[in-house]
Amino acid sequence: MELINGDLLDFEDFLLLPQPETHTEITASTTLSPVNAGCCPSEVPGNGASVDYVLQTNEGYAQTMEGTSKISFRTKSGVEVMDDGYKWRKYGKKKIKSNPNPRHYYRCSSQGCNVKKKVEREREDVQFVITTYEGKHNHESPATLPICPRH
DNA sequence: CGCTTTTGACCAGCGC
DNA sequence: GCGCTGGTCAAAAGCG
Repeated sequence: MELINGDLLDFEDFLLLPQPETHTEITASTTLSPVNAGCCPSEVPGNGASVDYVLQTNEGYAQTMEGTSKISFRTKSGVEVMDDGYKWRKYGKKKIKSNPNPRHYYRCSSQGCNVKKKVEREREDVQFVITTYEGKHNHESPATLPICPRH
């Protein structure tokens, strides 16, 4: 479990927006207003929010299905796994065809919480990491006080 | 001692 | 129906 300090991350233009259509492409040029955006990723996904949100760093897309929420975003980061306030347990690793880099599968370790997360590095630009959250947490974040090194 | 990580095997869905 | 690909399982090892 690696903690991330702000120096390793380069989050640019964190944006949150209401869940759009079933599958909507979002480009970096899209004009969006930050909604409830936290200073660090620990304040973003899940957290028992009743509304689906999309987190965007540089580029990303949102995908929703009936009853589930799915957010995907790309982050410029030196490490794959960012500390978002929840405890994640890795349960799988897979080399996928579309990407030379392996994809990692995580599940929320809290009992009864079946939120999943997939992490993979970008194909060419290794400094970018694509994270996909799936589902909603049915509990509070274990880190009630998310420590953000920047403040 | 309990929890997490690792890793290959197994399974299911989809396209041809 | 078969093969490919992605997703999950589970046993063993590692770590605090």
